[in-house]
Amino acid sequence: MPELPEVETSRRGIDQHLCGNTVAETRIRQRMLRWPVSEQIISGLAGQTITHTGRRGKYLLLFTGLGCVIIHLGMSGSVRIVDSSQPAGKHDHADFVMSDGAILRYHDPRRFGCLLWADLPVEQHSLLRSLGPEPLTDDFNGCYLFERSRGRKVPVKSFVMDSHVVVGVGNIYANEALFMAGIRPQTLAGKLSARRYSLLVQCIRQVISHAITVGGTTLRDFVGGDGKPGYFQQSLLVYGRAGKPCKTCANTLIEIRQNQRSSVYCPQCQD
DNA sequence: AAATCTCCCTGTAGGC
DNA sequence: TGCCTACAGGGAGATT
Repeated sequence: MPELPEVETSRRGIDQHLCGNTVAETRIRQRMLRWPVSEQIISGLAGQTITHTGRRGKYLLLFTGLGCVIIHLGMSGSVRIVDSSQPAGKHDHADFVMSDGAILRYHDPRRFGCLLWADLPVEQHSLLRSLGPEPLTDDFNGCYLFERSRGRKVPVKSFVMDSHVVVGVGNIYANEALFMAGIRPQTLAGKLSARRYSLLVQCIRQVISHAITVGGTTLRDFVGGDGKPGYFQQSLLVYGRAGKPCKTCANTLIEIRQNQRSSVYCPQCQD
């Protein structure tokens, strides 16, 4: 599934094909995604030139002089550059046909993603306005996370997965980072010390940085055509390993559910 | 304000 | 083999 590293790698992969290029036509085959595809994308994008691309959290951004296309990949979405010889398949919901013939193709089986138009500045769009810091920038640090957590009674896992606190930490990363930091996912956010938040921030940065490195590799295969598997899975320490031995202490990993989401942890290594 | 719940959707895995 | 059900998950929006 597209995590922040894959969104960033997608952006880098499509950027050179789009920048300075003009949209000739949009073809929307399925307009019911998470929200209906914006009318401005369906009928008002042709003729506009894409000046640059960007990313905020897991939102991919395509800028023109008049506004910005906001793309979210949900959990099954992808974008790739194709040419007109490649026929649209099932779940290829949208094509952005560029004036040089390149096509940005949006694919999303589960339709949890979106294609929206926003006025500038896009940071003021309701979807982006209240997002927390990027996990790899300096404003995401131990002090920040500690301060934000004071008085919070949610489990720390829910806390770090809240995009208003920090963006890009999905279920997989949250599980992995908490294991690396030796913190149980159900520990209340408000109860953890500044020291432990400092360690947690380091672990979140590390797991996401690593996934970016590996995610890039995945994406190259992905964009290249055959889609699959993703080397990041090979690095998983706890996620998807419930019932298996902890790689540190060999104790059996336990699975619990927190707000309809699975958490896996080691009762020996995490407290 | 903060916490909790619901829902959007389809491919896949597991049970029979 | 094939059918059926449960489940996975990002995250906004509604509800408590």
